[in-house]
Amino acid sequence: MGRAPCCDKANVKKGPWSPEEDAKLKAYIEKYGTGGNWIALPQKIGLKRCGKSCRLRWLNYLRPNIKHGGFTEEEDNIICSLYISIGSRWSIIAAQLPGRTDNDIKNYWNTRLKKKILGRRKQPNTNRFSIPKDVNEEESTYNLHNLSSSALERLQLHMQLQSLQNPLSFYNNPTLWPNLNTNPLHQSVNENQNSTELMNQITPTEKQHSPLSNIKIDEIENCVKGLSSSDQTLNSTNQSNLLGSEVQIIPGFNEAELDDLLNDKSCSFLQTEITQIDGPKDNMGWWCKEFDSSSTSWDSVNVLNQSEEIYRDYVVGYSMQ
DNA sequence: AAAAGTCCCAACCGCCCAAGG
DNA sequence: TCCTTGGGCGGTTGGGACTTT
Repeated sequence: MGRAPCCDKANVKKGPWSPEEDAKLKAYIEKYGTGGNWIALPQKIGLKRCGKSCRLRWLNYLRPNIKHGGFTEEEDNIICSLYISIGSRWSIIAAQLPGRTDNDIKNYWNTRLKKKILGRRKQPNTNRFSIPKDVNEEESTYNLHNLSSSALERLQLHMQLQSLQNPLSFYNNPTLWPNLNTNPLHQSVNENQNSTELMNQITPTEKQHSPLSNIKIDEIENCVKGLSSSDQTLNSTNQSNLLGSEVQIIPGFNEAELDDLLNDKSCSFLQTEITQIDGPKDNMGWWCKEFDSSSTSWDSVNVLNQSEEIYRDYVVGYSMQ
């Protein structure tokens, strides 16, 4: 037996709101407030709507100072930065953009911004996100339902932006790469998108400003696993004897997301930072490996400062085949 | 001109969580 | 401690608007 519905579905109107309904809801809330009970509110007003529907209508459309459309470049940058850091936490992202709703940002990201930044690239055949034509439907469904595309998408986004902002950065400079002879980072950048095409999609402002520099990450640190403050980022970078100073660090990846990446056969190289949870800052290790398709376990990692209680804070480099 | 395809976004669905009894 | 309830959230969908063929 499932959970009881929040309202009588049979006697509730669905679909677009009429101007009359909008006016009723707006007038009531402006006069009396929500009363802390959305479920009871439609009955008080005489609206044949679900309480949740009223809440959504008010929050996303009727409440004062809502902005619709016309996202600025600065807002684009903030959305990108936060998406890279925390993924699809739309309510948190919306909290950083006054007048914007989580629904608006979610729609904007899914329909426009993602395409603008990532472009429309053909996924490689080896990518587990692609489904061969000859596999049966059951397996296709299984694959789709077991994917967490967020982590991969965030890495792709970060790499794309990084290569645009600094052509000499880690991702485009093989001399900065760790000693992995077959690392195909340069190939991945070139294959992913023609650089001229990409540059045409990005405005001059976007070329000048780092997408990671325009947001106070510490304001949302509670939402990001691990610490992402700038001093730790600096420490981490300085301590790397493998990668040099050009490395950009992507915070906030959790175990499951990193495991997803490790198990993704299109991800041929992955490097993460490992820190001891309760240990001092200087007790950090770097983990680096060339992905071997026969190895899908983290057990084979080379941990420089082994610790029983470790977790993986940052992805610092990756490449796609 | 019409059909087909694509884009866009408002709204819904269902899950999770916290509060309170 | 368990159960119920409402609020909040992210994912998904339906359908109108627009574009392409």
